[in-house]
Amino acid sequence: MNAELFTIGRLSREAACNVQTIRYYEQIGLLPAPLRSSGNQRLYDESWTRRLRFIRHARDLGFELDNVRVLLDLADDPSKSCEAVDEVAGGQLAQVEQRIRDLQALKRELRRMLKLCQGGTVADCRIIETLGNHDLCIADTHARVDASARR
Amino acid sequence: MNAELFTIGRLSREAACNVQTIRYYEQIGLLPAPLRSSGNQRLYDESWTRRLRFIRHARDLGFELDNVRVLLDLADDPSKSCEAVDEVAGGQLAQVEQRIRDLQALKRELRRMLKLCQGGTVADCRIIETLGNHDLCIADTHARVDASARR
DNA sequence: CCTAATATCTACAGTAACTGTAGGTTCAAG
DNA sequence: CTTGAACCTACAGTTACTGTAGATATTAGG
Repeated sequence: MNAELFTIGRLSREAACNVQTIRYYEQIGLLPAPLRSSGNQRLYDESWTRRLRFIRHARDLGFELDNVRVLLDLADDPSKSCEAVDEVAGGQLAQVEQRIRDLQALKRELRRMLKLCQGGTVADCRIIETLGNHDLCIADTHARVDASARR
Repeated sequence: MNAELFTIGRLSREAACNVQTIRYYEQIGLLPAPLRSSGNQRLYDESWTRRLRFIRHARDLGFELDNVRVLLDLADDPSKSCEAVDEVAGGQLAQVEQRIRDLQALKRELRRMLKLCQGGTVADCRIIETLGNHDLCIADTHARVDASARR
């Protein structure tokens, strides 16, 4: 087995993940601690690149780190049933769909507010007025947006 | 002027904002420091309720605290032009729309991944495979989701 | 061999917008 | 006068990183 070793900078480029994030993942146990050189620098091989790409890709798809952890555990045991993977991914999809719904409600309300604005001064601004009085909103159109969708 | 005073619990109920959040808003200067009772408890009147409701409503619409601050400043000066309000709200709308687009790309990709899964073991799981290899994704369908949309 | 630039190391602080906790007052009711 | 709810301050914790400071390692050029 030809195990070429490289330092963190190259791993960073190859997995498109910045250096401190790699160290952070190691710290929280998402990446195992790698070998160290005589000068104490981390030494990685191909297998780290693969694992880190997996993590980044999952993150890009919106999976939380806890779910990434679950997915990694599953990926590490190929004999396991695929069902659990399906469940995590399905849950993620459901969350994404919910966030989209929430944001669409916000969009509608913001659009409506903006349309009401006729220029002039703040005194007659319907946007400010609407913000000050939720009753002026389309009923319950954005009653409860969960915090994670808000940002 | 009949200024009825009440403590933080009632303000909390009337503006649907929890108590520590109120104290937090005061700390960061979003709410002015109110009167105190002889026993050092915060005393509010109607005007605080209105201001806090305004804040909560804006937050519910996805405005960041910094933008809420801007909106509050504008609301406090009714003689100002409405344009600035429009701009903040318009920016917010644009952000929401971008987030929706990002999330829809994620949704498509997650759906596709889930459809590929045929059951069986992790060894042949296409979800795990796809996560491990971004090239298996629809090209650039979710290349760069900005961090704030990710969660 | 020496030096300068670049890369890496650890440890810790900061981000957004809160939420939770500990340990101590104050207040209203019975 | 006691009990329990509401309130007080101060600080730690949340998520997933990013940024900083100050020290050490490595590499390229002269």
